[in-house]
Amino acid sequence: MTQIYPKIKKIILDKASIALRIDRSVLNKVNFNVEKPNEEKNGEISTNISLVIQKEIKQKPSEIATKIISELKKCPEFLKVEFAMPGFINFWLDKSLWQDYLKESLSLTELIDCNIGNGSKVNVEYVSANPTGPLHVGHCRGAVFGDVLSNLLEKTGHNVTKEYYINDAGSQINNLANSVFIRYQEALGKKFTDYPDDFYPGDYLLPVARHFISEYESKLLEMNEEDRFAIIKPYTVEFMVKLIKKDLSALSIHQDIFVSEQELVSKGKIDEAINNLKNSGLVYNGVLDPPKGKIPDDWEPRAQMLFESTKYGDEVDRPLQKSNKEWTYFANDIAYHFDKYSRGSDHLIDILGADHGGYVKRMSAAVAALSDNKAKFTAKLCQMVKLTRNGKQVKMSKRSGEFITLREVIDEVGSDSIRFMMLYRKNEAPLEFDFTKVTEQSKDNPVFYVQYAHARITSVIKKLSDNNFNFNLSSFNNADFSKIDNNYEVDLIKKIADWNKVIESATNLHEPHRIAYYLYELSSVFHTLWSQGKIDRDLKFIIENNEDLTLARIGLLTLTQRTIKSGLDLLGVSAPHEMN
RNA sequence: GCGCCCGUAGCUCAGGGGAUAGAGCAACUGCCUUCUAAGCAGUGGGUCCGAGGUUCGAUUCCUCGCGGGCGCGCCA
Repeated sequence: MTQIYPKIKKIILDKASIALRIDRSVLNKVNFNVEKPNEEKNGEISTNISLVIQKEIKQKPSEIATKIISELKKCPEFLKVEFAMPGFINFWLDKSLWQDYLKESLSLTELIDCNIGNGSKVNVEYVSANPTGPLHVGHCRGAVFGDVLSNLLEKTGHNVTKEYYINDAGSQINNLANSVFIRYQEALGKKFTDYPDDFYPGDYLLPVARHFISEYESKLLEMNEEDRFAIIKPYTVEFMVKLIKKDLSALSIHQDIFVSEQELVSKGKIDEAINNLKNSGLVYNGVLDPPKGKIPDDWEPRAQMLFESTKYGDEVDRPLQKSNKEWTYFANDIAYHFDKYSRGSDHLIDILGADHGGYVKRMSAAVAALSDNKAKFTAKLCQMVKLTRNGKQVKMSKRSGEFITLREVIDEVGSDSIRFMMLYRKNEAPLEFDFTKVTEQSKDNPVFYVQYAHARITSVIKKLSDNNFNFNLSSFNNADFSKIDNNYEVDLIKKIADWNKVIESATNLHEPHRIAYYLYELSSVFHTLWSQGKIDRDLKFIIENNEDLTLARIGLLTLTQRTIKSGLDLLGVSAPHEMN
């Protein structure tokens, strides 16, 4: 076992079991901590086991701690074990523990050792923007979040499918086709003084219109609407999906599956899913009450086909059919989620914008009903991105077509910066994205701070040959890590030892931002160590004529760099070898 | 009116029940003849929105307020 914290936890568990004469199952029941305290005076590692277990065994924490401590003092791993009020046990470790950890970690090919998923199948659906235009900047938060969460789950033993749902069946596609037809007519010389309300503005439909001109000349004008749309729709949707995939690709996002809503409809998947609900007796015809406190002007009671989502925790039952007997969007989405479940996923995760928050309970109910409570459903909501430039908000208006495309932002600030910034905030918090900050004052961008740490390490390694050191950096078996003993160096090892704990909590909580913050902190500890070399020459990494010491220090740097790299890989951010 | 999310330093935000609450930016002060100064060290700055409750212990969990964002039957 290379990981420090699990190792210490096991020792505490063993010794407490002996000292208190109780079964380990009792100790396993209480959830005690083994963690690094805030203050040095409280030790390098601390546990609250005696506080947490006091009720269970009905003894005073101080008595419990005293008993455990007397056992722990027999362990060679600890230099010192102390009691602290009201019941903490604080440890000081033998440095060799950290040194051994360094050595063992360097022999690993994979630093992340955290099999939470155990091969379970997880489906992560993200972006799923309507195929009616290019992605705009508002889409990118969910895109990056979903992508990194997927990477993380994959890394922790889940079998992940990254998925995009193409909403190509609703009325917005008719509007899209109609917009293309208007552009097509314009290209043929017709003037429009007024556009319909649901017209999609912007220039991105012009090449689509030109395609139809070159393919059909003016023949589309003579067709009836049905035939015309049958030609326009599929091509336009495909064109838009290609556009979207290209934008995603510029952000290094490549999803495994793109599922077409239209295809689900054509294959009769909607009826299939709804019949499934019907067979469970969860569908009925009824009239919903108006929303309390706010009655729409045109409210009138209507009988509709409803899904009894209240049986699964929703506030009201939800309509499956419109009054004209067409399926609602919700019905289609139920079918889509049923499809995802049928393809074998144990856990469905939807990454949604905060404006879809009202949708979560009903979908959760639907998944529970369709899978007979077998599938887990999680919705992660990303709050809005507030775009600013020089501190002033940049307004977007979809109506006028004045929105900032994702592509524009990528071109201006780069994929690495965007990805890091999108994760440098937890998903439930609104995010302010200031162009000025991430471009002109690039120094203030945390991504550079982390990348700089990575590049600096490469820089040291390059310098080795200037000093006639020729190390084999793929193996540190012969290195003597007892040389790594000053506090700045050991602090760096300790920080690296946190890596798997961070991975674990980020995975369990579905909070990838924890990785970004950790990388920043790790880089900070490294930069501090680096700077010590400027104050004290003996703390530089390369020490002339001292091969053993230099090799050990290069080992520490190598592990640091590998850790940073493994984190940046998860984030989909590049790990450069020099800054420019 | 109801539901979800948020409220922590001047600003932007971390802190999954632990000990004296942190970081970046902004302000001020030092550090490049030395492995990359996109860096480091330091100073100042807080009723963690408020009131109750659970607990040995609450910024964290629960309830109720206050303030802000989002959403609320045939849009997707």
